[in-house]
Parts: sequence; C-alpha cells; structure tokens
Amino acid sequence: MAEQASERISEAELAVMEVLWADAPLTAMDVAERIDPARGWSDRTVKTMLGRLLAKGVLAFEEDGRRYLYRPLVERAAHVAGSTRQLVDRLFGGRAAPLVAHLAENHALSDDDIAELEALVRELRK
Amino acid sequence: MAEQASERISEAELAVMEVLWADAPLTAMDVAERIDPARGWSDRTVKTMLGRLLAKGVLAFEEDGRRYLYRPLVERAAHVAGSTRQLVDRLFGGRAAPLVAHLAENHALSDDDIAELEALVRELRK
DNA sequence: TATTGACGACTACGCGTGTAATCCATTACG
DNA sequence: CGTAATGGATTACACGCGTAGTCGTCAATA
Repeated sequence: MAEQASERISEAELAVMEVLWADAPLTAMDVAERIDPARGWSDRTVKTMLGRLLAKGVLAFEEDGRRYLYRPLVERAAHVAGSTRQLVDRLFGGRAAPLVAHLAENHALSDDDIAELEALVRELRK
Repeated sequence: MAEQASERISEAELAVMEVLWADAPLTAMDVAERIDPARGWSDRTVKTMLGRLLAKGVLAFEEDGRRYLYRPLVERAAHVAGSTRQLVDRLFGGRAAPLVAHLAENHALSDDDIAELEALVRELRK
C-alpha cells in the first residue's frame, strides 16, 4: 500500500497546507504570496516546503505548462483530528472530557465560548 | 533572567517528565525503572533525557552522595496548558469552543463525557 | 590493595526541520 | 538571437531529537 495518511506535517509545513486548504490549486508563487509575511520566508523556503509535502504524499500537483499547480491530498479535518487525538492521548489519558475541563479551569473559555458550549451540550444530549 | 518556561519538552522527554511528575525526587535508575518497558529504552537513553531536561531548565537535581535526585521544575499543569494552547492556536484559531465542537463531531465524547460536560457547563455558567 | 561496577559528563550519529542557495532547463524579452 | 528571469530539482547546513556508546571517577568488593 502507498504512503499512509499518518505522514506528519510539521509546523512550517502547516503554514503551506493552510494556504492550500483555503484555496487550491495554486502555483508555488501563489502559495508564497499568501504565506503570512510575518514569517519572513523567502520563496525558496516555500518551494522546499512544497517539495517535502509532495514527498510526504500530502500534496499532489498537476502540470500547468512549465509550472505545477498544487492541491492538498489530505483534508484539513483529518489533520485536525489526528493532532487533537495526539494531544488527548498524550496529555489527557485519551479522554476528551478532561481536556474540556482543563480549558475551563484555565479560563480559556470566554463567555461566548461558554454560551456556545451550552448549545453544544444541549445538542449532544438529544 | 534565567531560562524561560517556554522550553520545549519533546515526546521522549515527556515520558521522563511523567515519571517525575508522578513521584519525585528520584534517581536516574528509579526513573529508568519506571519508564514504560514498551519503549524498550536503555538506561543510557534515560540518562540522556535527564541531562537534556536539566539543560532545558525543566528539571533540577540535588546531590545524594554520588548520585543525583531529580525533580521537576515545571508543573505538569503548565506543560499541559502550553501544549493545549498551542493546539488551539494552531488549529482552532485560538478559540477553545471550536475545539470542543470538533471533539463532539468526531464522536470523541462518550455519554459519560457529555454528562461531565453538562455539569461543567452548569458550573461555568454561574 | 587491585579490580569491578555504578554514575554523571561528553560524544556519536542518522533523521527531521527550518531556512535557504545552487543547478539546470526553458521561456520571455530586448 | 543572446541573455535574463522563472520554475522545479538538488544540495546545504545547523540544530533538535531518538537512541545510545565511551570516558573518567569514585566507591564497593574480593
């Protein structure tokens, strides 16, 4: 079987994926232009990331003349799910409730968040 | 000022920290013995981790004759908070509620979890 | 007392990551 | 047409990480 979905996406690579999750397909230059300028990346760096993501099998490209048009092969939701599971497993004994409790304890929840949670819980209870 | 608390703890290092968060101070051998055998680590590896954690300023030691007794300098809760915040920032736009929503959508919440959440929300609403 | 073993300190080494620079082919421009 | 710009491929390089091995020293033991 081919590369399993478990290919790890690093922090820097994630910045590139986010661009492509927001809009694809894009050329390397397109991607570079949409990377947060705060990162101060050179185009070369973006190219490197694209190459590595291709190698990891999480991106695909189609040729557009001399250039490539890149598109994600993995969905953002899948990445989010994997990363979240990892956190829950590593630090919360694999259970989600303690994570939510932690968020609550740390005042990480705004009033709006709490209101949203209430709605969520009502929804879940059904 | 000395090493800031933001020193990163790697996955392997975390295994060592967990042992010391559970019980400290401990000698290097004590720690090695309490590491999950499933990791198949040699004592040397554990020593290396202890050294690196000392260098990072997240552990301290006191001499006990010829050996060291290691103890954590950072609290588990602080590490958990940092890691959680990082996930929330990176993948959930810095807001906790979407994370909880994600957990819900992914059926990551058991009935018990939901009951716990209800109680939590009731508590938060006060 | 001479040897052996336990300890921390230092060294090793291959792979991933962050951050590019260089190479080579092709295309666009003067 | 010759030269520069553009685009992907390859190479670079330092640092962190996973996983130890080696060195020098001190203590226990035969």
